[in-house]
Amino acid sequence: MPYDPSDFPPFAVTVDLVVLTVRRHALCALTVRRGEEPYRGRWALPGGFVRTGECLDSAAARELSEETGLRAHGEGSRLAGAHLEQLATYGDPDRDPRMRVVSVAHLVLAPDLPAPVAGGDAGGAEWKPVRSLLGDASGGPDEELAFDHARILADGVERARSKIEYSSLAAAFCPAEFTVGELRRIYEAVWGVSLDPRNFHRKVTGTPGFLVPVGGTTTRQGGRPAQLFRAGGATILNPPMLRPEV
Amino acid sequence: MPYDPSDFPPFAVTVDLVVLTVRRHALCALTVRRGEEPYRGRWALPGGFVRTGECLDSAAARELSEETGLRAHGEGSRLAGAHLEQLATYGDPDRDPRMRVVSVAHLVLAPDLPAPVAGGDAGGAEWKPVRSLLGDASGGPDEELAFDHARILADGVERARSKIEYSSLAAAFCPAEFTVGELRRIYEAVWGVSLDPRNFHRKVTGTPGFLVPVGGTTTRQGGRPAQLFRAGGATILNPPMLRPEV
DNA sequence: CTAATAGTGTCTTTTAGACATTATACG
DNA sequence: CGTATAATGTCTAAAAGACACTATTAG
Repeated sequence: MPYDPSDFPPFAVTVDLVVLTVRRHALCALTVRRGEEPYRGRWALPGGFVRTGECLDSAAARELSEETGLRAHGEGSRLAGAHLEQLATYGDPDRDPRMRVVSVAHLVLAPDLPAPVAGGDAGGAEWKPVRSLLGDASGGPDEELAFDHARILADGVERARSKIEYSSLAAAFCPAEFTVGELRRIYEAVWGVSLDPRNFHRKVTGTPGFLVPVGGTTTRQGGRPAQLFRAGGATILNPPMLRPEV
Repeated sequence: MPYDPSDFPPFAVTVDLVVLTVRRHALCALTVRRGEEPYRGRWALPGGFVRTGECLDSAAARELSEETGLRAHGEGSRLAGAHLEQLATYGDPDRDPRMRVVSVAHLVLAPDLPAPVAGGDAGGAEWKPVRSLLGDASGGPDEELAFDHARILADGVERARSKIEYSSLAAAFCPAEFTVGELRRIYEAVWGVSLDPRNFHRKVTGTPGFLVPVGGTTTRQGGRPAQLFRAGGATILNPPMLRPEV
C-alpha cells in the first residue's frame, strides 16, 4: 500500500503513565488534577504528547521525570530508580472528545518516594490508593478518573499483580536495600492478601539470584534486626510465587 | 496542557499482525511480500493503517480478515476462529524511513489453515517457519524481515511461548475439536522441546476447565484412537504448565 | 506379527502450606 | 518482664518428573 500522507487520518499520540508504589501498606497510583476541559478538576493519569524525533519509551521516561523526578530504567537493568515498561495502547475513536488520540500507556513501579510529588505542568499531583480510584468488592470508586484512565489503571494494576508472580519485579517497589519482611509487605499490599512470613522467607531466600545479601542489618520495623538484601540479577522466577487462590 | 492541533506532531498509526500457527510441527508466522519501496520484495508482517472512527482491535481484526479470512475473537471468548490480542506498540522515530509511523502490533494465534493464505492487498502471503525468519542458536535468519518486523515477531513469539504456560491459549492453535496428543504437539512446536506424553496427559486432563471431552474419538495420527476434546472455559491455568528449564 | 499412539498407574523428588521453636531487638 | 519481628526447622499434602505397563488401531 502507498504511504501517501493523504491516505492516513491524522492522529495525536500520547503516553500515559500508570505509576504505582506502596505507601502505608496500600498500593497507590500517581494522579494529577486536570486544569483544563474536558474533565477539568478531575483526577487523571500523568501523561503528555510524544514529541517529534522521540521514541515512545523516551517520552514515557521524560514524562515520569517531569512529574516525579524519578529516573526510569528498562526491563533488563536493575539500577536505582523506577522500573518502566510499556503497558498497552488505547485508541478508541471517542476516548478523547476533541480529537483522535492514541495513548501508549506505560507502567512504572516505584519505591515509596520520600517527597510528595510535585512539579511538572500538572496543577497538582497526588498518590491515591488504587482501591479509592477503582473500587473493590465492597464498593465502587470514590472518584472517577478522567477519560478511560480507570481502565488503563486497572490494566496496569493487573499487570503488576501478575508480573510479580513470575519475576523479581516486586523489588522495584523497594528501596535499594530492603529486608525480606519489607518485600513481603509489598506482595501483601499489591495482592491484597496475607502471606505466611516463614514460608515467604524460605521461598525468596531459596530462589537463586532473587536476593543478594548486602551484609548489614536493620531494625526499621522493631523486633529482631533483619538482614538487608538488594535485588539480584534474576528477572524470571522459576518456579513462580503464585498468588493464593482466594 | 492544551490540545491545540498545532501542538502535536502528525503521526500515522498502523496495526501490524503477528499471526502464528503450527504447521508440520513447526511454529510459523504469516508473512506478505512487499510490493513497494522501501524494502520492496522483502517479506513483512501483514498490517495497514487504522481508519478514522475505527478502534485498534477492529483495525487488527479487519486486517486479519482481509489477509486470511479468519474471524478473530478477543481474549475472553472461546468461539471458533483465531485468538487476537494486542501485543505492543512500536514507535521509534526512524522505524519507517518515510514518515513517523506508530504501529500497534497484535498477536494472533490461529489453527493450521486448510487453504494457503491469499487475498488482501499484499502481493503474496506465505506461512514461514519462525526459525527461518528469526534464526536460532545454530544460526541467523534465512531472510531478514522488513522494517523492525523481526523484533515485533520475536516479541510476539515470546509472548505466545510464555502465555501458553499460564493459560489455556494453546488450544487456539488447534481446530475446534482436538486430541491430547495434538495439543501436546502444539506445546512441543511452540516451545521447541519434547514433552513426556504421559505426564502431559495427566496434567491437562487433570486441570479443571481446560479440556472438555466431546465424546468421539479419532485416529488421525495412527495408533489407538484418541478421545476428542474441545477447549474448556478456563483461561488461567493454576498451577501453570512450566516450560522445561533447558 | 510389528509399529505407533493413547491412556493409566507407580515411584521418587520437589515444592507449597501449616505451624513450632528459637533469636534479638524495643519499651 | 512482655511484645514484636526475624530466622530456621518440621511435618504433610500436592505436584512434577521418570518410567512401566496395558489398550487399540494400521499395515
